[in-house]
Amino acid sequence: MSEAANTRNPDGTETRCPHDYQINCANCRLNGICLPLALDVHEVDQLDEIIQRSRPLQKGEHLYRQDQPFTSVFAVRSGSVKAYAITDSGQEQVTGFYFPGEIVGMDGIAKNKYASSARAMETAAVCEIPFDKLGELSQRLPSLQRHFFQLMSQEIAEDQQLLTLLSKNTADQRVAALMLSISARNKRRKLSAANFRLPMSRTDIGNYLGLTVETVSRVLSRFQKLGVLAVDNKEITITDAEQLRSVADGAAGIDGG
Amino acid sequence: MSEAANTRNPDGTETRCPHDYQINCANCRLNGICLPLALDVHEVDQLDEIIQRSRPLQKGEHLYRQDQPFTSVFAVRSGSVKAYAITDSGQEQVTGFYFPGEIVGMDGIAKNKYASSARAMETAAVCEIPFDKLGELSQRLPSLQRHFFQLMSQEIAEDQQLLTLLSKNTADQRVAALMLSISARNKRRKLSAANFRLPMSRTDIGNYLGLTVETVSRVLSRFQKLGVLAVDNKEITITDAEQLRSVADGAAGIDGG
DNA sequence: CGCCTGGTTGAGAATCATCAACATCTGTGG
DNA sequence: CCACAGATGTTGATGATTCTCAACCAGGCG
Repeated sequence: MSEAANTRNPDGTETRCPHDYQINCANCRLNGICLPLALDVHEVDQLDEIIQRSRPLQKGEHLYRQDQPFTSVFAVRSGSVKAYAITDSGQEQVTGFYFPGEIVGMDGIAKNKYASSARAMETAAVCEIPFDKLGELSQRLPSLQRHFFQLMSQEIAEDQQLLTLLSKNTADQRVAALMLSISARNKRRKLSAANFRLPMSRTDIGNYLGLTVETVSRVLSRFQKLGVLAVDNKEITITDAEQLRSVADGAAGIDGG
Repeated sequence: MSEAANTRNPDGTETRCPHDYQINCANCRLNGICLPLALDVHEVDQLDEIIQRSRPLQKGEHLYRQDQPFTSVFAVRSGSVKAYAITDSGQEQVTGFYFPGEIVGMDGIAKNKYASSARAMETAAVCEIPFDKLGELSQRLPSLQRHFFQLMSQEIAEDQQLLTLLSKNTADQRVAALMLSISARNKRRKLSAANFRLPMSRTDIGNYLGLTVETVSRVLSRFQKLGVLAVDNKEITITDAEQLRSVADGAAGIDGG
């Protein structure tokens, strides 16, 4: 099972190499996700000019750290990123997982310093977008301004969905919802919705979902036993998407008893 | 205890009557919260012109409803507002409480329809800010654009703090944190940080914090027994702010021996 | 006055966390 | 290629926190 590496590219979703420094917004395969195509060619070029593409980040490297001065937001180009905050009482809280085409760092705008840290969960390439320049450009490109308002609003709406998940749902529902979320985001990038590799550890999943590692592990085992998922380490195959959805929606009939 | 209505104005924070239609941003006592004073007089006037001030809303009236076309964000001028979403499975999730000076409705921008509903928890006055006009104005006023980016970022950061609360904290910590949050927001409006009236029901508190009504009630009773709070119905007095903070931060020593 | 909504309190049950042991994977160095 | 160590993941037994169900109390309104 663990050799099914052929159906997707573990490093990203690009036809061109995602580590190519010369890639630009116009030819980036992710631009339908990252910028929902409201810009014309000339405008995209202007955006392109302010974006900085650095060398790929190694697993564990930081994009930015909590409390550092806010300068940029980042678009994930390949690989994956986790955002996490250390609370006053010193505990870590994973606040999000970010995949290619998604934007991370928007929580830093308010206070002009990052409210969380972001680090690569695997080798990753990112586009750094200096926010002051983005602001200036948005002054001239109404659709870009609108787009960024939308991106931020989307993050708000998603966080509020997550709130509901944590506030109302059982461990089974939370894990099911995360699997479906990752599946949907994979699909959006034209990858398999049924089969993917989790870039994060069980610990991170538990932290994100407000569960312990043990509970995450148990839930995944149970899902496997019930034929909803096939779990091989970090390799996940959704074997019964409909039932997975019904679990996530709270159809209680998955007590295995 | 319940007659201590003299120290604050239950309807809002205005020196002028908050229901006055003629109030404007320049003379609004909340403008330090709502717009962190980055605009000059002339610019405030321009903002003022696009803002619609309607009659006050009665308790229970809606500002907007989930799935309606998105048109405006709303600044609370007096009273208080709750935002809530109905999930696919039909359950209600309270996503936020909004007090004078705060902005609600920003979750609607992404999909061009409101992701939640908002209703007045008591008689309330709001400023309706049509978003298309706000966008246009932001094109011309860089500091306004920046301000709105900041407001949205703040909402993201706050939601993520709430995520941590729901994901990691006990019932005691959650309730303590909410009391402290309301206290701080009261203080920001130059009202008592120690004494306030909760505009929302226990049910709403529980819903928001991911707890049952019974648990909220028990926690408040326990806090009262421990001398941290005085609870008289919806009237709350913080009698030991320091201990309340230490509970919220997870100092476990509040087991009542 | 009685009904209805909202709030409090109690007893038992369920979910998930904790603690502990063990298994597996990864990478390193021989 | 194998052996080993540390990190990561799984499984089991037990217990605590919170939910559920139920009774009861208080206040507002017809």
